This record gives sequence, C-alpha cells and structure tokens, in this order.
Amino acid sequence: MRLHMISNKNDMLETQEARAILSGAGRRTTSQRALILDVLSSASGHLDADEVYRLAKERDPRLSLSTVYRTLGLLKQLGQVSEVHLSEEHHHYEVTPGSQHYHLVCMGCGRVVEFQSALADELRVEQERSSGFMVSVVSMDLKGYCPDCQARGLPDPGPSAAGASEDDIR
Amino acid sequence: MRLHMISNKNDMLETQEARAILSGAGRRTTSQRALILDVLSSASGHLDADEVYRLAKERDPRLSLSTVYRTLGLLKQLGQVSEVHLSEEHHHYEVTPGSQHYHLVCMGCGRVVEFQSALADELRVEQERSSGFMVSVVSMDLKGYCPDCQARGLPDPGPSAAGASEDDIR
DNA sequence: TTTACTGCAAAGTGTTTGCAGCGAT
DNA sequence: ATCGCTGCAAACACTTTGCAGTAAA
Repeated sequence: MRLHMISNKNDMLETQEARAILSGAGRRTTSQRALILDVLSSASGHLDADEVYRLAKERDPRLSLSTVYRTLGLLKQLGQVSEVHLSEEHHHYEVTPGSQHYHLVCMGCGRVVEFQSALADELRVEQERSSGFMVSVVSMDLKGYCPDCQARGLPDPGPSAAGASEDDIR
Repeated sequence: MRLHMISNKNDMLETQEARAILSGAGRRTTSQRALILDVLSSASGHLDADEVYRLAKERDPRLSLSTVYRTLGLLKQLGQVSEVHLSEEHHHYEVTPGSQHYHLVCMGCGRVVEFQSALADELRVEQERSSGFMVSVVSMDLKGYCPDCQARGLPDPGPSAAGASEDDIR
C-alpha cells in the first residue's frame, strides 16, 4: 500500500512511528527523520545513503544529503537501522531485522537474498568456545551467482590465468 | 655510511617470487611490486593501503601511494591478495590464503583472529541447495570482545536504551 | 627501442562538519 | 523562547586518474 502522494494520513503514521522511536531517546521528531525512517522501512532491500537520499527527496525536495547521513547515524545509534557491508564500496543500510539474517549476493545481477541458518549459531558458539571471544555480531555474506544468472551463462571464474591483456585495472 | 637504500640478497628473493607471479601474467616485475608483495606477505595480519604504503616506504622512500593502490589492484586481480571487509571504514588486504578462513574481530582492541570451521562449508552447501545459488565466495566476520578486553572490563552492550545524552553522533 | 610502470598533482567518491537560521518542544 | 535540527558549503578521508618521465623487456 505504497502511496503516490506526498500528503497526509500516511505521513501521520510515519510520524507516529518515528515519534515512538525518537522521543523515547530524547530526540526531536522531525519530518525529515520520519520520512527517512519510512523510506528505509518501505524499501525491500538494502539502500545506500544516496539511494535513501534520492527516494526521500522525491517526497521532500528540500531534504539535504547531510541530514540523510546524520539521520542514518542517529538511527544506527538507536539500533533502528544496521549498516550492512555487502561486498565492497560504500555502506548500505537496512532496518534492523528482528532476527539475525545473512546475505546471498549475486555477483551477476547484484540481487541480494537474505537467509537464516541454525548453522550460523552453531558456528558462533563453536568459536566462542574455542577462542574465548564473546561474540555479539555475526555477519556472513555468500557471494556467487543466482539461478537466473547461471542460466543466462556466467563468466567463468578463475582468479589466476586471467586473460588480462591490457591495462584493465582502472 | 650510506645505505638507506634498497639492499641486496633479500630483495633478490622477493624479486624472484614477484617475477613468478607477474611475468606469468605478462606484467613487468618492478622493484615496487616486489616490495609491496613482500610487505604484504611479511605482515602478520591485514593491512590497509596506507599501512602498506608506510611500511613499504620505509624501504623505498620514493614509493608513491598511487603505486600502492595500483599494485594492490593488480595483485587482487591476479588473485594474489584479497580484499577483506572487516568492519567499517576502508579496505584491508591480505595475501590470498591457501585455505578459506574467516575472522574474529575484537571491538575493544581491534585484534583480528582468523579461524576455520567445517560449519562454514556445511552452511555454504546448505544454502546452495536451498537457494539455487552457486556460491564462490564466503565471508564471515564475528565481532565481539576478546578474552583480554573482557577481563579489562567491557562497555556494556545494548543498542536501544543508549545512555546518549548529548550529540554524540559525530 | 618500445611501451608498461611510476611519481606527482589534480580530480573523484563517499562522508563529515561549522555555521546561521528554522522549527519542535 | 529555547536549543536541537536542518541546509548549505566547505572540509575530509580514501581512492583513482592524466601526464610526462623512467625503466623493464
């Protein structure tokens, strides 16, 4: 039930949710924060700061990128969003998931699929035992090719004998 | 009385190793590349570009940071080094390990411990079956506190009720 | 000799920050 | 009426790139 318009009721709702989160922490509930929070929770996947900015700006053209960064930082601090370190590049954000989950990333089309697995917990426990660490955050990313990209013919891997001829390090 | 210069025998060795890697790929074996390769393989852990630069510059003061980046890119392309995405921040590099391994990162002191686990493979297989992905890269980072930092008293976790009073988002 | 590679400086990303005005409380 | 938050522009950290000279092959 995504809305096309900039307007009213829906915004009221966002604002309520935002208020619940922010005022409890002694922070002010601003339209920008409510908007960004809504963009994040409406998004199916993970967004980077610029995507949040562009999506939010469609609804409030006066929004600035610094506010996006500041809000992302605040929400992260409040535990409402999590930074995801997919492959390389810059940061991605997602609303903090209720339960631990991990990512399957397609190197062909960029699709990201989330998954859960009991093995992840086993692994955490195993490592806590053997290392003495107290582990609080587990991140796991499996990278490869999704069924679609496999079907459409994938680039054959092989790190070494790269058929690199020219200066293709750019 | 002189000698802050690039020395001798040891360099010969580095150069041999570097040559084996580079000339096979049709790339030139330069002293800079040999040096950077040596710095990386001598390093116990993971280095970021600037650390590589500083360490290498001690041995060849004329080395430039861009060469470090270019070489890191080349070696990565040749499969000799891997980019590691520890927590946040910038990139880290390590010589590509012979066998898959993962990281335990201490959020207190920054120490990084590598580990391996059969569970990781199980998990990969499990996910390949259920998702249809063909997984080629698995990265796992467990973050927490190492025994030492636990002993020395750790900051109590808890994302929500953060006792944040001022603007500590900086 | 050829031309890939290097150093330098300048340009690019992504992200952060100082400041004055604005708006939530 | 406060003073936390915003927009703007300038500053930053990290990485990439154009160019002319240098050195590996």
